[in-house]
Formats: sequence, C-alpha cells, structure tokens
Amino acid sequence: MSTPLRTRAARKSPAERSAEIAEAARLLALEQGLTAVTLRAIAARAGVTPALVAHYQPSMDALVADTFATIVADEIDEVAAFLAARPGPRERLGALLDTLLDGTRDDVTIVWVEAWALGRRNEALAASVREQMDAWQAVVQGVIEDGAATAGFRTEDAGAAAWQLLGMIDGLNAQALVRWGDASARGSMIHGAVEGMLGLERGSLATRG
Amino acid sequence: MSTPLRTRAARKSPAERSAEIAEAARLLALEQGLTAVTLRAIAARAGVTPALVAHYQPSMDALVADTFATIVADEIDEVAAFLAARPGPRERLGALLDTLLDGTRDDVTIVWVEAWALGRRNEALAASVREQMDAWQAVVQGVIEDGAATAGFRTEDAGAAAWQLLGMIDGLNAQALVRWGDASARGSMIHGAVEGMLGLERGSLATRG
DNA sequence: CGATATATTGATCATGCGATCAATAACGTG
DNA sequence: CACGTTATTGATCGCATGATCAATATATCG
Repeated sequence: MSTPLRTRAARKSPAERSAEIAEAARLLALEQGLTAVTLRAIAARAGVTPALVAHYQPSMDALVADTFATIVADEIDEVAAFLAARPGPRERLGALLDTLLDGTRDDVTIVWVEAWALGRRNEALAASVREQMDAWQAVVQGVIEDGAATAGFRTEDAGAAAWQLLGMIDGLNAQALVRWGDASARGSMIHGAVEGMLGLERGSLATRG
Repeated sequence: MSTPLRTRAARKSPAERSAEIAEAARLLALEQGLTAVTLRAIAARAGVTPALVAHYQPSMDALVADTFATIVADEIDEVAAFLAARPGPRERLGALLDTLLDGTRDDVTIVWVEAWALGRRNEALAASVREQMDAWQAVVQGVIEDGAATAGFRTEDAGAAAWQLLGMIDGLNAQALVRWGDASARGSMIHGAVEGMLGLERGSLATRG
C-alpha cells in the first residue's frame, strides 16, 4: 500500500519545486481537464501542502493560464515538427488534418474546450487562449502560403483560410468529445472540404494510408 | 430606485411558478452562460428564495440540463422555420450557413461551449447535449438528403456530411467567441468548403448578398 | 558547529455552491 | 368567516474553492 500519511516534503530549490508544481498541474489538466487544476488537487499530486502551491503562484488564475499555455505550446511544437518531416505543402496539409483528427489528442481537446468556457471568467486564461490560437494560426497559415506559392493552393487570404481550417478542426474534435460513438469517422470528409476551400482537385490531399 | 429589500413572493400556482423559474434560468444562461445558472442566482432573478427554486427542481444538474435543452430546441425550431421558407436545398443550405455564422447567436454558442465542458461532470446535461446534437443533425441531414435527391449534392453518406458540417459551424463560432476581433469574417470561406465537401460547383451556394 | 535565511506547514478565513426541513403565511373552500 | 391545504421562507448543514500568515523545520554558510 501507499503511504496515506502526510510526511513533510523535502526542502528543494524554488526552481525545482516550482517546476514540480507546474508539472503536476500539467498532468492534472491532461487527465481531468482544466477544471481539476485546483490548489488542493495540485498540492496532493505534487506531495506538498496547498499553502506551498499558493506560495509559488501569484494566483490560481495565472497557474491555470500557464498550464494551458504549456500544454498547447507543446502540442504545436510537436505537430510542427511532425509536419516539417513532410516533403511538400500538400503532404503537410493532409498530414495536419489527419493527425489533428485521429483522436489521439482528445486530452488536449478537453483542455481547449474548458479554456474557451473558463476564459470568460479568467482574463489571464483568455489572453493565453488568444495567444495560442494565434500561434496555431501562424503554423497553418505558413503551410497554406507555401502551398499557394509552390503547390497550386488557390486562396486570396491565407490567414483567413487558416482560421477557417482551425475552426473546422476544433469543432469536429469538440463534437467527438461528446459523441463518443462513431468518433472514428470525424475526419472522413474534411479532405474534400479543404480541397474545396483551397481550389484543389478532388483527392489531392489524400494520404497514403 | 428599485426595492433591494426582500418582500415575500406572491403565492402562485406550481405551474406558473415553475415556468417563471425556468424562464429565469433561460435568461440567465443566455446572458451569462450555463455556469451562472445557480440556485441563488435564479432565485434572485425570479424574486424568490433559493429554497423555493430547489423545491421545484429535483436537482440543479437537472435544471441546467433542462435549461440547455430548452434554449437549443428553440434555436433549432427557429432555424428550421427559417429554412422552410427557402425554395430549394441549395438555398436552404446556403441560408443555413449564413444564419448560423452571422454572429447573431453568440449567446447560444456560449451555452454550447459551456455545455460541452460542464457535461463532463453533469451526466443529465451530457445526455441533453447528445440529444440536441442529434436533433440538429437530423435537420441538416434532411437538407443534404433533399439536395442529393433533387439538387445534385454528391455524397455517399448524408449523415456523416451533416455531422461534418455542424462540427465546422460549431468550431468557427466557438473560435469567434474568443477572437472577438475580426469575427465578422468567420463564415467567409465556408461556402467553398461545403461546396467541396458535397461536390458542388464553386459559387453555387452563394446567397444574394 | 552555530547562526541565519528561507522552504514548508497548519490553522484559519471568507466565499459560494447544492441541499434539507421545520416553521410560516396565504389562498381557496366549505 | 373559519379552516385546512400548501406555497413560501429562514436557518442551517456539508462541502469545495482561493487565499493569508505566523510558526516551524531544514539547508547552507560563516
């Protein structure tokens, strides 16, 4: 059995403890959503007292906002690296759709949906949400602009197209969160939609498998 | 000035009082989101005691779920009537996209987003969400099937296409909720996307402006 | 080895939530 | 007009949240 008895936490450097608390918050958010990122829950997870968590953070609103930003920034980096390995814009765009709609990131989707809701009462979080949305948009816009220059994407406004694309992806993922049933098909028709949006021939975004 | 002093509420029939409470909850949800639908807030708005609100409801979870269902069912009826006035499937589909993305229903969008988030901890609400999503999907699927039969929509699975369409719309609206900036353009490219999805010629869903 | 700086804690406060129940007051009926 | 049914209330409980602060224990430095 584990030790349910609280033993005093070992004294650590502020940097180390601070990192531990941030990591506990991150895992908690991924497992149970941002709503579960609470003073006491983080403290329990990190093996310290609620007072210590409060000691290292200006406020819980800020900690929630930081946790959100960390999670999404990680996701963006990961996907960006994944895309960079593809030969051209069409492959990158197809891979982007596939990887974001394959259901392997539902934990992050929950964080997004809760952030939209909580952001209305947590200004720091709302700012983080806008920031990370902009970061996502920059990545997608880059792919589209590249495609317009070298792969025949047709659009007059790559920025708007990127927003459109992200909105579609977010909505489909949010839906799948609730309609757990046939979630496997959530990306089944988006290739055709995006081809229509960018003036591409039918099937040109299909991936190898 | 108003009367901040609590005066005893007039005695009314259970049906009437119950309706008043439901209406207070509905308005509260539309103005401040489902999170604001709380025992005390509803009581204050309806001019009664929290205890009376509780008296008329089995639980707050149920009241929140009912409030959500009422709001969305109203929206569906309203949009369905709006669509029925259009001559054919193409006009109906175009009008559907336009009206749902023109930003006039952001209050309902907030309710949707919060419902997705709260539904993870309120099973009654989660059930309502699935129910209303199904109702929405039935409406859209009807338009698409009609279009496939009489207006050249090309799709092998009208049901899946309907889900796809709703996901796109929901995502774009949810995004616009946070990126208040250039929200006006939220539907600027969706016509092209849907045309691509359903194998329609470019511009065939355009509306009269 | 002793002293100082500081990481950590326990206790506690204020707030908001849903829920319950005996007591009260108003209405309708006989 | 009196009475009984019942709509309404006040008081209160239990729980969870974020936050604060004096007290305590530990690592490090002189």
